[in-house]
Amino acid sequence: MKELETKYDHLKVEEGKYDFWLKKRVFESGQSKGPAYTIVIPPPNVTGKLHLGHAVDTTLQDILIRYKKMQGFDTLWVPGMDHAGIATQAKVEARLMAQGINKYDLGRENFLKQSWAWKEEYADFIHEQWKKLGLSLDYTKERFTLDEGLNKAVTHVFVSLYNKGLIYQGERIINWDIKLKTALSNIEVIYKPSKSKMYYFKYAIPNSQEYIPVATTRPETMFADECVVINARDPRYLKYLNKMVINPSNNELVPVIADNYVEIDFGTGAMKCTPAHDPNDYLLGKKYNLRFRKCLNKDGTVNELGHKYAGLDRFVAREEMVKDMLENGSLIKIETIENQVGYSERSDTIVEPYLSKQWFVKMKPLAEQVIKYQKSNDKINFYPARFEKTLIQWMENIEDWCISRQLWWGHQIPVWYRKDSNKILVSEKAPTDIENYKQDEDVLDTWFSSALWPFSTLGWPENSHNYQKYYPNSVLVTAYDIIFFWVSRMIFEGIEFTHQKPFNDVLIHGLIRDEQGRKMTKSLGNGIDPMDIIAKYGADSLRYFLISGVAPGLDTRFSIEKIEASWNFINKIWNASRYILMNIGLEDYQLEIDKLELVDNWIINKYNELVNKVTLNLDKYEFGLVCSDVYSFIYDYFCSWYIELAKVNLNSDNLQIRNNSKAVLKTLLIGILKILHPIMPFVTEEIYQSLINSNEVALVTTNWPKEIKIKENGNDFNYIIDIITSIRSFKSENNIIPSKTISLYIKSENKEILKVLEENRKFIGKFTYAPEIVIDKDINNSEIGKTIVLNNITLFIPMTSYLNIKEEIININKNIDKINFEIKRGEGILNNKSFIEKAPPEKIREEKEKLSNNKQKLKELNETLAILNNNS
RNA sequence: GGAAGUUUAGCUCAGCUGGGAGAGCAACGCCCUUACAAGGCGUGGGUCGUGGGUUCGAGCCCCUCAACUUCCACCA
Repeated sequence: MKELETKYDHLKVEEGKYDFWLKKRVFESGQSKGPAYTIVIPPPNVTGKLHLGHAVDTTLQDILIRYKKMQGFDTLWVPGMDHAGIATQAKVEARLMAQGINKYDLGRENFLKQSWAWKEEYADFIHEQWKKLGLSLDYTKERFTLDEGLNKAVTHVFVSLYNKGLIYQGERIINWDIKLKTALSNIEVIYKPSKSKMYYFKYAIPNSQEYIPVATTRPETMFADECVVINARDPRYLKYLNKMVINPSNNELVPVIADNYVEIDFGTGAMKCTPAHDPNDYLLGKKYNLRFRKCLNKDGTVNELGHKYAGLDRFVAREEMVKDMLENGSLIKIETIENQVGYSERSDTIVEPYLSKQWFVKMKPLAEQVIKYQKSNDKINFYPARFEKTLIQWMENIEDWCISRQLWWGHQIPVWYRKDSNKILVSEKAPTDIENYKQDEDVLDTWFSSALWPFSTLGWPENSHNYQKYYPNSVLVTAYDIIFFWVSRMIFEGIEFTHQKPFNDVLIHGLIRDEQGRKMTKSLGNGIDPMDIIAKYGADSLRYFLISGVAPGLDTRFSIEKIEASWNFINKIWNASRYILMNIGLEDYQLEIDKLELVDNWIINKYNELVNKVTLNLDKYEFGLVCSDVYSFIYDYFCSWYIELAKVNLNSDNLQIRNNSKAVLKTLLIGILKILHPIMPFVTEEIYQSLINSNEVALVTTNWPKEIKIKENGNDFNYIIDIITSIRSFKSENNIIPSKTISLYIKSENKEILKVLEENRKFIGKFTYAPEIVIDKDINNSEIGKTIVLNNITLFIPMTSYLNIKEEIININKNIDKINFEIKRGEGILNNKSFIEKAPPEKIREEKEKLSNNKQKLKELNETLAILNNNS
């Protein structure tokens, strides 16, 4: 027989468990005849290790998968990782740079080899971490966003969208990363509040002292100015309309035009227009047919338009030209302002709005489909529901999606340009006469492939078995910060290409913040490695911590105390199990429903309530509620009460009673282990295997617990608990040590209750240290003692020596006041016609019962008071 | 500028469709009771951000204001 160690040792418990599950192949799909239940993991980037955010996200998914598997579903949890184009390329470049290698010297092919090597390396880290977390992933179905199958899906989608006119190539202002030399989508730009300088320049009227003042934060773009724009209703500048002014940076003459876009009250009321370097100016350029001249190179240096500043970095050039213009008098002033400056998410350099030829997805038609779909009965359900609004708002305000990236690491765009003409070929297959073509060198935005993740991982666009069986996904689990980037894109691609929603539900969770409530970021260095927590407290503690006390969609604050509390809770379960194993061993006891005692029915009833609540709340994704229900059942009812009470029965002379207790303890423990298994898989597995003395059966392959049918609900046992609790309080409050023996008289006017008391006398005696209990004896009126009035029961402890009669009279009077107040309240409510008419009958019945209890209590208290008064 | 969230015990947070406020940690008192002292038993502590409203009844629903947080969009 396998015994449990005296203390919970998470290292020993978790050692080898995952390998056991893998060996048993319990995570592989297709083993159940039940309906499919599918989750695809949000693929982590292969740029680094998993953080606590991944830990919450995957824990939630693992709970769902294990729970559904125990319920008989054919579960599939698809693992995978994201190639994370820009992020990975930036890391690989940096690593090469550290070795003194330039990627251009290396060449595209060799660079990709390096990138794949990087991917393998980081995939190993991530696999190791998934293992430590205990995730029930089906590795036979693992995918990568850059694998061959996904490439097929990606090219298929690109070509289809192109043929439908939803992908186009265009020259537009995009966010340009001068360091990585690639376009970025809007969401790859991080805006940070900064102190910037606002420069005011004179755009002079030729042969005059007059000028139009114009402000800019980016003077280096002035070399490409095409005009000055004013508002036609602005009296200050109207006289200059259609005249020419001198651009002070290069002395070019530019026209003054008018457009309502310019606000009279803002700034100087006049703005310079640089169509190739600013998105709003670009629109004006289109509107007025301006030239789109660029004055910056792709690396952020000034080009030949900058004349003497050509070749200087944009910011160096800025300093220089400002200095020069200060000297020649065209600089009016410099103000320091607070504004938002866009930085590249990956290279952390200031993003340059830049005119460039890129590929775009036309978003309007796709977004409208999503909005329409969410108005249908078949809509995707968001948990919590409010996040649907975030999606819809994003869809309503969406702009075209720039999908081309000037990178090597990614899906190369399936477009071929004919060398001898300007014809292009957009095709899933390379042209046969490839020597006459050159493929577009750019790759697609990473999100272009991750947007297909829910179905591409299942074999789409082939109509494969997996796709048929496991699509759509049951639920998508992710944090709220990724709804825009990812969730919305999966939805419109899913609807467009699979003609159905990609997942039935979307479960949104919050972020893990540090102990001070700050976001965990690299720059703050306040990140916590989940692996460190697992080493110290175990994966089970971490997992329990991550979901307990958390409301859906809200952030969690990291707390080492709470992780310790989680560990303590597991230790409690461990010890309870150890006790049960010690007393029952491996003997098999059948639960004989007909022969159970009240106490057994009482705990089974509580257990049944637990099973029902937990099942309901898991289906509602209310993991926080699951934790609190499980915790209070195990801690309060099962450990503090039932196990302690069972100690009496386990020592009983009566074989039946002993067997009842053993059977209930063992049955409920197994039930508890099953309920807890999805949350804390390792320790429950360990205890379960000890309990059945076999390491052959994995707990996750057993059935989810159901209610145990019992003959009565055992609620009358609450009288016993009330009595014990009140005696304990009495002793504690009166500085009587708990083990001090007392005499105890109990009376009640209810015959049924008296019967219950009689039958459970052994428990009362043991826990109140009352060797002799007198039930329903007329209490001698002259006797002095402590009277405790409970619902339907009055306790009396004859204890002259311990009792200060005067104080006791004061106490009882206080009590009487309280009860009178309660009676008044109850009568008030019950005399309220509206209440009687409108309140649910259940509530009315409750209030009536309370009132009659209170009246009875008052009567008892008054009698007690009379006796004390007679003796004082 | 637009949107969302948060405000409950000393701290960190639960509180599901409105029916007399809960947990963990901390504090205090007692207890080495043979599963557990990383424990047990017990106690104290909240006018649920403000001001109104709806209702027989509001922490929960509606409105006002305040503070904090986040997201989106940003004007030269």
